[in-house]
Amino acid sequence: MTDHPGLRQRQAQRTREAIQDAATRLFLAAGFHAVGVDEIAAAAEVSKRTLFKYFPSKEDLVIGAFADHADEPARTVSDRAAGSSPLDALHNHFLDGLARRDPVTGLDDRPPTLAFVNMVLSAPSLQSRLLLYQNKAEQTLAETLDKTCPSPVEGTARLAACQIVAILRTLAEDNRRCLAAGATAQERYPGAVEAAGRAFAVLRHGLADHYD
Amino acid sequence: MTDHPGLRQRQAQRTREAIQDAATRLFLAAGFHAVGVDEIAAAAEVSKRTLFKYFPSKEDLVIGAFADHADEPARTVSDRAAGSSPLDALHNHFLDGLARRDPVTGLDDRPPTLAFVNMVLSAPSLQSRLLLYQNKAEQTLAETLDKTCPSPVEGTARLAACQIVAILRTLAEDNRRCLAAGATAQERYPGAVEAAGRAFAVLRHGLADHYD
DNA sequence: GCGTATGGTATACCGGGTCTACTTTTCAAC
DNA sequence: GTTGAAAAGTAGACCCGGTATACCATACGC
Repeated sequence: MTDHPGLRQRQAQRTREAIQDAATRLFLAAGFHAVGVDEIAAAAEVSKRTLFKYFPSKEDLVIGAFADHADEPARTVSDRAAGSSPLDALHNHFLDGLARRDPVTGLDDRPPTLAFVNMVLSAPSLQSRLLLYQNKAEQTLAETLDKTCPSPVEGTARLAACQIVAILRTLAEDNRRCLAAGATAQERYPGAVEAAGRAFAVLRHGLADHYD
Repeated sequence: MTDHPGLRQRQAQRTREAIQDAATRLFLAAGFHAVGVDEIAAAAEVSKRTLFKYFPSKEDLVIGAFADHADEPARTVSDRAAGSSPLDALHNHFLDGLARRDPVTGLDDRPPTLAFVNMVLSAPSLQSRLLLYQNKAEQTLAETLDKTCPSPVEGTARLAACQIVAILRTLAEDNRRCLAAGATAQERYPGAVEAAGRAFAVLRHGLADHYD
């Protein structure tokens, strides 16, 4: 067995990318709702049937990019440096993301990204699909937490995971809200770092100081 | 002006209920996917158009029951007894729900409820819609928290709300998992109370003891 | 080289959801 | 009362996302 990416699979990958690219381009130009799958298939020069072989639904043409990040929190925990705690690792990873203006932190203000985010927010079917992926992120994180820091009490990892994922999502949402209100990523950056610090402090030490 | 629920609105309400009832009955009998909207409309003796006037999508025929509970956490906080904290109120409300075997706590093991839950879990489109409603619950809770316990720091309420809603959802999921594994509500009840206690303790005092 | 699995096409079809145009009925104002 | 606008409802065509059938072509293992 030589190298495995045979000609066949490379061609398949190319068509997949062609479909994805055509879809993204058309969606950004005219909006999710306004573009039909027939149109996308035609632009990518494939049949509708082929399109659905690669992307099981129209929504997946958009969400695919996000789906790749579904296991990011879990990987962050399992790949953490020896001696650092899961919460440290997640906190640092988020701060890194902010510095890199990673789109998952909500702090990417490049016009294409803003347009993409705007498109997702405009279509409820896309939003709900996105939440489904975050649910998956929660499950993989729970498994990883349970593996690396097993607890005698059943369900501890799930409780932690749902809180962590919810916090990450809310932090990103807050940043996007600021950018949508006209701020630049540059302007928001210090506030975003501070908000992340507060959020992880709450995760560590609880809400008792605020709502008890 | 006498009583204002005029004849017209009462009739509208009746047809709405007729549609809802027919849908629930058919879905439970044959499964969400296997029943078409035409079938439901025929069973309720209305036209398809009328059906969609009351329920914007097929999913809404199922989710409607859940949607009514979307603002329950927010109401629990705003209606709490004087002198009790938001977290106390939410904790007690959840314990009440467990004692009453309220379906939102996941501890209702009556066969119709189990069948209903099973149906939702079997259809991804229903699950994602459900998550969308929990997102709404999060927002209304955040607003209420901000009103009753205003914080000087922007975003505190949203951070708290997302954690609280996530915890409530996870507690209910854990209970449903136990019932699905064959336990009765009776058997699960003590464990459910204990799990809720642990979860609210984590909400109050943080994850530092577990993952830091 | 050759059978086969795989990637692809054309086309018809199903089901959810919308649109148009029309009928009936409540309710309020004159 | 009568009348007229608003609302509830119907029928049927229509659009679009997604699937099933049947078939073609070609890379790949032997």
